[in-house]
Amino acid sequence: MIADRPPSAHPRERILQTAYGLFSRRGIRAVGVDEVIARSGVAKATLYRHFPSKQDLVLAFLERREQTWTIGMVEAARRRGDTAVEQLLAIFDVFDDWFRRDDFDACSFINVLLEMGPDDPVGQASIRHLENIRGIVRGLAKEAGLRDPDGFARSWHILMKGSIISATEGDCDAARRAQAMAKLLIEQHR
Amino acid sequence: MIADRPPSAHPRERILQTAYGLFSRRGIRAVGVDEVIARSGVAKATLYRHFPSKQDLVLAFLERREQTWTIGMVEAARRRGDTAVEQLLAIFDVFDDWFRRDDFDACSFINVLLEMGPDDPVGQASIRHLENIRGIVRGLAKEAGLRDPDGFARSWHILMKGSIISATEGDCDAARRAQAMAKLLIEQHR
DNA sequence: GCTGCGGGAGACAGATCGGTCTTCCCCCTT
DNA sequence: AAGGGGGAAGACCGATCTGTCTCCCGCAGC
Repeated sequence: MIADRPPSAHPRERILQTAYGLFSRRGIRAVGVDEVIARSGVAKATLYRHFPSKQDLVLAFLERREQTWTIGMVEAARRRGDTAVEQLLAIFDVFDDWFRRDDFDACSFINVLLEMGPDDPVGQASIRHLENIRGIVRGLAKEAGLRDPDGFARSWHILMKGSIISATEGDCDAARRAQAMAKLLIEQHR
Repeated sequence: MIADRPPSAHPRERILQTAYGLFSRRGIRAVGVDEVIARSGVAKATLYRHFPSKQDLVLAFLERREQTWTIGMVEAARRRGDTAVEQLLAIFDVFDDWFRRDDFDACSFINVLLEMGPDDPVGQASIRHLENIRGIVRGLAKEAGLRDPDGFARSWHILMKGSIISATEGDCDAARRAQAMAKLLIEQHR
């Protein structure tokens, strides 16, 4: 209620922002509910009023991650290219900047999927969020008139995910390597 | 001691085999020391005599994973190809079989790295084990006379890791997609 | 002014965590 | 036969986990 209050004043929003920072950097199991409570300055009962269980909080975190990280990345790539092909390749330019940031925190969807497993409800949600990313790539592939847009998107996604893991290992040039292979893949699908 | 006793009779070996099965399937944090003890039929003091801390047990698990999984995969690939290029491409044939197994358990080095983070001692050990895999690829690239073997191995590794994540998501054809891109990469490095 | 409710603070519960310690027993060596 | 060490069983410790509960305050609507 009352839209003139800054969103961060709402306890639910403070909780979600705190959880975002903690979960995206340290994972799910390594962050306890108590820490989220302490750092968001909220009562425990308040957190459990808005999120009935930690799992619900994690699902809300993944939703927000899609709203900010996924959408943000795609919009940044769209701004950097005029054609669909340029926009596709610009994804790895965005990745290149991202991999060099000191607060690089990898891909939460991959992290959560591997941490919780594909059978866990949270892992299944991560799979859906990864599918959404692939859907965006597929849309750009169609826009570019490439053949087999679904297969193209799946191969493209392999490059995205592999480069993220390599960046986590410390290879800051992973985005450029992936982009070079991405160009070959585009040629193959023309 | 006494080499005529089956290795599984040794408590240390039983612990390590049990830990291997649990850690590789469910990760590190999700598996407690108590469960390793219960399923290996060993006393708690015995585990802590052989492995001073859980971290030491995890490091031993990663070592064994390299001895069995990494070496096993490379040897299987070597058997499937006559030339170095064929052996490189055969890696993804081995992956293809692996991705279709019902007990597919992804790559423990990636899992542990993402779960514990690159700063954790266990995460750093995972990075070293991943470097060893890349070293093997680099060796085959040199044997094949490809240019820039190190850059080739890093790009190749992106395909390997990306396809493993895709397989975890459920894409059983990830290995074939990666292999198709791998062929393009080889052409680029001839 | 009164009431109701959202929220803050924190005690509490029950389970589990990694890790230590004691007790007993069995088997090997001398 | 005596001794010693490794191993099994499990109590125990302090910390931490998710989740529930109580108590109190401050504010908004009637």
